[in-house]
Amino acid sequence: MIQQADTRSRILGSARELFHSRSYADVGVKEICDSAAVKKGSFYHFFPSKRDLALAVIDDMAEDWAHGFVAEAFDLELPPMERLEYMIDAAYFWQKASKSLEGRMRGCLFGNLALEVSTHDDVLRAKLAAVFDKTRDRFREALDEAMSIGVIDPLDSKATADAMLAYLEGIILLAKTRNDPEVIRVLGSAIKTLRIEQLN
Amino acid sequence: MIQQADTRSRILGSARELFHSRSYADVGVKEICDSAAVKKGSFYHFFPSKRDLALAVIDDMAEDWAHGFVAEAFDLELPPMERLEYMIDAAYFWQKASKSLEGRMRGCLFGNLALEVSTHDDVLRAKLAAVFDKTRDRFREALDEAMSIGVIDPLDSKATADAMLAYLEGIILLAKTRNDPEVIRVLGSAIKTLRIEQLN
DNA sequence: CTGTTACTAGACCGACCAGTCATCTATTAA
DNA sequence: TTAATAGATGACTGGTCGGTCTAGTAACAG
Repeated sequence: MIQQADTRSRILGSARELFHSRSYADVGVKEICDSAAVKKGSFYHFFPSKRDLALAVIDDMAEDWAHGFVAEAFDLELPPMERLEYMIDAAYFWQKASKSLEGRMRGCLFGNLALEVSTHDDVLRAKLAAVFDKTRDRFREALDEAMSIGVIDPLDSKATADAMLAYLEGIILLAKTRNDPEVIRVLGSAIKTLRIEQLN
Repeated sequence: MIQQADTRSRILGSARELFHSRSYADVGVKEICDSAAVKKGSFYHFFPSKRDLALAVIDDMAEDWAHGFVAEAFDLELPPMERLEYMIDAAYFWQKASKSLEGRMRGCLFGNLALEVSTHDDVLRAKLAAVFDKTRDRFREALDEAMSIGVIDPLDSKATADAMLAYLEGIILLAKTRNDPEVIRVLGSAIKTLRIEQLN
């Protein structure tokens, strides 16, 4: 029983990879088990259902994401508006990597899942919405800081941060549809031009 | 045999509704047949496979879309920059309608399908990319016209049109994830602030 | 009246789906 | 030494999947 403790994390890792490179509905429990070298019985020992696995995958990925390149991009040492560029660059390089490894852009796991399951699973939807909210808050912090040091004119930082997040997801969607990560690079720079005025 | 001729279009209609309100993988041929009051045998008389149905659904929807509110929004009678607002408004009202009818925002069928199938069906992906390209061209026409009459400063109209399309898809994605059409209304106006400079 | 074509009908197919269960083994605690 | 617990195993279930097939019907052409 050498691997007992990491069986669960192997399942999580395989599921994350498979969900990300295809879709939730298209990947079966059997395939996840095979890929993780785990038997069905063990799978259901750790996860009560496929849906619960999806919830865990989102948590797991959100954790890595928040402490990975989101933390890097929104490093407080960086000038605030440069953090936006860093975020775009990170998305670009990440998608380019998946394209050169697998031949296809996988897009954003959260965005992919959100469009797939939002209409028929409110719990999953809410979890994904929470991930987006957290990311939006990082954008917002950067905008607030940029405003406070006078780098940008006053604007509605919460709404503008939402707009920037939406734009990021949108360019990843378009890039994935064209299977061309360059779309992210070309369109990415315009993220700084987005602005929503403050209501008075 | 009163309905023979419209059997095919009933199948198309049901499939479009079901794919749009859930997802491609989550809706089975059986369910589509039941919803269209058609037997399996008839289904496979008209469509060689579920995938071919999906191709037809995209064509069908793209046709309606292009001649429906996209044509309306990008009416050449309208001042060019107002066409953008019209497009956002149309998206907002449409999503609001689906939310009040079904309780959930369905989002954009093309965006939904694009994220779901792009990694494992290149033909579907290319078809969806073509729909996006056509829509982008309508944005571009508006921008070119706005530039020519001096309403906006010179910019890269093709790239900016891509950016605007991406932004539209992005705000629909975010709104769907929050199941809140108001997101489209609040963020939508910022579409006009997007700009990508011309390369020289 | 006959043959052909277009369409309908629905039983049927093997494969696969998510999920269950009884059984086994290894580890730890008493 | 024993009992309890955590985890591993894989055969199995009922149901659904996309898709096939044969038989039949209606319309029309000759």
